[in-house]
Amino acid sequence: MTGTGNKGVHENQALNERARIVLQSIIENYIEFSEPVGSRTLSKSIEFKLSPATIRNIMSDLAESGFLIQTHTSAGRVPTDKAYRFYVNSLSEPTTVPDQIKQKFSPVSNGRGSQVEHILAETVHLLADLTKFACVVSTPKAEVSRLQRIELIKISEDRILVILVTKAGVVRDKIIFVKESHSQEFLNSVTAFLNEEFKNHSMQEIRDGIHQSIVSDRHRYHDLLAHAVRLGKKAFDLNQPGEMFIEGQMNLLLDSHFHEQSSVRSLIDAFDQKTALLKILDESMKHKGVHIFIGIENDYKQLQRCSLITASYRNKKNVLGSIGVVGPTSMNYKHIISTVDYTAKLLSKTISEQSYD
Amino acid sequence: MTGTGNKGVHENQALNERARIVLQSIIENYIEFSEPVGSRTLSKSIEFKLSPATIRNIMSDLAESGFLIQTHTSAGRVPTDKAYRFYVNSLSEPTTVPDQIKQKFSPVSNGRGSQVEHILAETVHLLADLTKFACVVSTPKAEVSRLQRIELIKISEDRILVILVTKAGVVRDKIIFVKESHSQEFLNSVTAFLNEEFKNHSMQEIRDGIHQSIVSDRHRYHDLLAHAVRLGKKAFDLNQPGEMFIEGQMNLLLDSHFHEQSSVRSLIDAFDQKTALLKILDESMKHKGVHIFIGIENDYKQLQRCSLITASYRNKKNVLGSIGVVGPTSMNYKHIISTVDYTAKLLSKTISEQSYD
DNA sequence: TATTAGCACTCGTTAATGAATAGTGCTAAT
DNA sequence: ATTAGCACTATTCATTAACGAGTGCTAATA
Repeated sequence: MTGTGNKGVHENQALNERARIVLQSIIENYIEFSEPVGSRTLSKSIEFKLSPATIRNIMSDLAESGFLIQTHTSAGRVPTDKAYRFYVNSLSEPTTVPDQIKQKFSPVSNGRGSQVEHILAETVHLLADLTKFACVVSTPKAEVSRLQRIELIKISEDRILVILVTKAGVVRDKIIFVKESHSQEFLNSVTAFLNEEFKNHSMQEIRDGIHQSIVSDRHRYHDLLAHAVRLGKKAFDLNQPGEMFIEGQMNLLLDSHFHEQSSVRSLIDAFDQKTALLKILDESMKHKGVHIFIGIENDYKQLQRCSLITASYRNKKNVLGSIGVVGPTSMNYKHIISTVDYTAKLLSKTISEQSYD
Repeated sequence: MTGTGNKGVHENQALNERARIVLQSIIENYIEFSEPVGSRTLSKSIEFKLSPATIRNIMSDLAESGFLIQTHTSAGRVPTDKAYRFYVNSLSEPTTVPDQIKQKFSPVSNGRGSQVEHILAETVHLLADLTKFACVVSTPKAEVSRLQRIELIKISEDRILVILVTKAGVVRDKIIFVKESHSQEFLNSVTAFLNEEFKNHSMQEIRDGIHQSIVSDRHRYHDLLAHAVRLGKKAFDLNQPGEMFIEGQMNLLLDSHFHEQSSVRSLIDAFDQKTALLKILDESMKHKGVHIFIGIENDYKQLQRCSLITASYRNKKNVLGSIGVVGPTSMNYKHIISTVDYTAKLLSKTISEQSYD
C-alpha cells in the first residue's frame, strides 16, 4: 500500500488481471454501443462470472485511477483517453482484413499507369467508404524523392515553367520569374545539362550540391554556367507547403459523438485550415507502421476529441507520405488499425510498381 | 374569372402588385430567420399598412397558387421553390460586393506565377469562407484549351509519360503504354514534331486533325510518321473525367435546414460521388453569367433540397470551367449571387493574366 | 366592394408532474 | 474476498395542462 487509498489499482501501476478484463470489457462495450456501461450489463456479458457489486468495486478503483469517468451520478462509466491508450497497447499486431475488403481495393491497385495523385485520391476515397470516418492522405514530398527529369518551358519573356518528374511518379510544376529573356533553345541546353547532371539525385541532394557540382564542371559549360546555376537554384527550390486529399469529413458530423455545438465548430476549423492535419501526417512519416493518437495525445486542441490512426506509405527507396483516419476516440480500433495498416501497405506496393526505377 | 376559384391570383398569371410585395416580404423574412412567417408579424414589418386579416387572404391565395406552403395547420407560411424562382427573377442585376470582401480576394488575384490549380483552390476556399456554404470549382477542361507544349518522357521500356501544357496554364500528365520501346532521342524528335505542328491548336482540333495533318507532311517525316501518329493519338486522347475542388461541405451539415436524417444522407452521397455536381458545373459552362438552380430545378434528386448558384470562368479566349455554391433553398440569394458573380469575374481576370498567350 | 375585427379552432411548444428505470455507494452477511 | 440488500440519485418517458401563434370564416365597417 502506498497510502493513496486505492485497494487493488494504483496510478502508474500495472492493473491486475481482473481489472484489466473488466476495463477491456467496458471499452469494447462502449465502442460497440456508444453508451455508458454499468455494472449490471457488464456482469452478464463478462466471461468471469462476477456479481455487479464486485464489478462496481473494480469500476470504482478504475475510475479513481483515471481510466473511467461518469457523466453523472447514476450513469454508467465511460472510458477515458487513458483507457483507450491502455486498450490499444494491449492489442496484438493488426489483424488481417477480410477478403471482401481486399477485393474493394483491387481496382485501385490494378490500375497500372495511373498518376500517383489519382491513386491517392482513389485510395482515400475507398478508405473513407470503409471506415465511415474522415480520411486524409498527404501527397509525396518532392524533397525526398529522386529526380527522373526536369523540363524548362518558356512561356513568356520573363516566365519559365518548370516541370519536375520524380522517380516516385509525381509531376510537379511551378513558374519561375527571370530578369533576362532566354530562348527555348537555350533552355533546352540548360535542361539537358540539368538532367544529365542530376538525374537520380534527390531534391535535397540537388539543392545542397548544385553549386559545387556545376563549378567542378566549369570547363564544359561556358556562359551556360551562370544561368544554369541561377535557374537551377530557383527550379529546385520548391518548398511547397505540401498538399493533401481529404474525404469523408461529413461522416464525422453525423457521428453521435460530435453532436455538441462546440466540438463541431473546432472540428470544422481543423479540416478547414488543414495545417494541423498536415503536421500530424508529417510527423507520422518519421515512424514505421501504424501510429495512433488518442484524444489529447495529439497537439492540436481542435482535434483532441478525436483519435487519429496514421501510417506512412513508401516506394522501394523512400517514405513518401502518409494516410490517416480521423474518428471519435471511441472508434473500433481493431478494425480501423487493421484497415489503415493494410491500406498503407497496399498503397506502398501499388506506388512502388508505378515508380520509375 | 377563369373558374379556378382564385380571387386575385391565378396560376401562370402575373401576380398583382400587392401580392408581389407580400410574397417578397415573406421570402425575405424567411431567408433571414428561417422560420415560418405568419400574417401578424408580416403586418408589422410591411411598408403597405395592411391588417393581418387582409394579409391572410393574400397569403391564402398565394398558397393556392403554389408559392407558399404550411408545415401544419397553425403554422405560418414557408416559400416554395416556385416562390424563390419568382423572387430571384425579380432581382435586378447582381449588386456590387462590399469592399471588405474584395480585399479578401486581393492575395489570391495578386499571386502572379501561381499554378492555375492553386488559384482555383484558394478561390474556392475563400468562397466557402464568405458564403458559409459548400463551394465547388471545376478545373479547366483540357479539351477547350489550346496547346502550349507537349513533352514525351520515357520512363520504362513500355511506358511513356506525356505532359501537356495548355495555354490556360494547366499542366496535365498521363502515362501511355507502348508495345515497342523507343529511345528518348526518338521521343524528342516526335515531341519536336508535335510541338511544331500543333502548338496553339485546341485539343479538340488536334484530335480531329491529327491524322490528315501528319499525312500531308509525309514527305518530311519518314519512319517517324507512323509512330508519331500512334503516339500522338494516345497522347491527345485524354478523356479524363474532369476534376473539381470542394470546400465547406461541412458547413452544410451545420445548417438547420439539413437537420433531417434523410436529406443529410443524400447530400453526403452527392458530395461523395461528385458526378452530379460535375454535371451541373459542366452544364453551367454553356451559359454566360450566373446560373441559378433552385431546389427541384436541378436534375439530381440528392440535391433537390438545395439551391445551386454557378458561374463560368474563362481566360481571354475560352470558357474553362465553373464555380458554384451549394446551399439551402432559403439562402440569401442577393448576397450569394453577387459573391459568385464577382468571384467568377475576378477568377477569369486572374487566370487570363496567368495564361500563356 | 374591399377591408377589417372578432372568434372558434388547430396544432405545436413548453413546463410540470410522476412513474419507471438504470445506475451507484455503502453496509452487513456470507 | 465476495456478494446480497438497500437507500439514494439522476435520467428518461409519458401524461397533462396551459399557452401561444397562427389560420379560416363570418359579419361588421368604411
